[in-house]
Amino acid sequence: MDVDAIKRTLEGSGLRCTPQRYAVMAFLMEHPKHPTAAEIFQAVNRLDPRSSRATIYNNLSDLVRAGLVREVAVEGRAARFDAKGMRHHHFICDRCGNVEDMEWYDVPKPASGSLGKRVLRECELIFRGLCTKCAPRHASR
Amino acid sequence: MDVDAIKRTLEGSGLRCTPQRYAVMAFLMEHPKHPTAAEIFQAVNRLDPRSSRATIYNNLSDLVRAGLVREVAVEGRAARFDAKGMRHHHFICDRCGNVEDMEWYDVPKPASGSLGKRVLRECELIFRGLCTKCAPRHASR
DNA sequence: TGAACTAATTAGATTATATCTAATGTGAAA
DNA sequence: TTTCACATTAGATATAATCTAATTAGTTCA
Repeated sequence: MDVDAIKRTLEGSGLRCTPQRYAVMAFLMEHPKHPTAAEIFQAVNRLDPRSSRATIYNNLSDLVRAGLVREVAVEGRAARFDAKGMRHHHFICDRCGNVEDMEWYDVPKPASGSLGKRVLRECELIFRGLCTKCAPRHASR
Repeated sequence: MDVDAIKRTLEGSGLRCTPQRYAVMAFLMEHPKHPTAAEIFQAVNRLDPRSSRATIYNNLSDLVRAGLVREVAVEGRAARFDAKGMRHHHFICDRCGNVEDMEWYDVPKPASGSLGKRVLRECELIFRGLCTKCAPRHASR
């Protein structure tokens, strides 16, 4: 993924391509491992320019609002972030909280009767269990 | 739901029926509105006996561990709790964060090939959008 | 160009949420 | 009873995220 492509992606969503915002977006695209805000903060600050914590959070929320990034809430843990590429679902590990991508399935839509006056934006499928690292240790919990 | 039924439910899961634990479980069963820990804390303390914050969290995590209660993480907000009754999915409001129940649909299971060594425990479907209260105000955001 | 405006960034304070600690209380079983 | 594991407590602490007020950078357009 080259610099201009990221720049165009940001600007296509009405976001200025600042060095800090670029760094956040590029990191998310290059590391599809669903990092936390703290991990992104550390990672982008290993390079220049330095970003403050507030900037990381500001930019993440701009990117989420623009629909370029997804925020994944995990019970009892910091939120994870995920550049939206191909459609996919998530697997969340009960033990370590890590989030992994799962292939996409079409999801059953609720009957419009059961939606009432609600406005549906999206459906998301979450698989839960033990990830590859944690499964072998299952017994030792 | 009478006292003995809750008592039996707790003890059937290996949990002592203490007044505080009973109060948390009874509140969740009587108020299927997915309250936060803070809301549960306030509500059960309107009655006797008083519970400390730590007790609320301890009991919630005992109940979750026992499989009697579900914790629902919501991005940017406090977790919600939900006594597991009939199987159902959730609708989470983008605007106010409230969680509502949706009817149950069978969910597509991943092919075992795509699971690898992961151990699947459950699949959960989350619908997102605007709830009945927030939908009319959509434009005014 | 450069004045004026708007968006973005910053360090650090603050808030919100949840967990931990160490002391105390409680109930069941021997 | 005595004992022991479980449960509860107040308050301290930890963690995650947001806010504040000042500053900097980028854009617009006269």
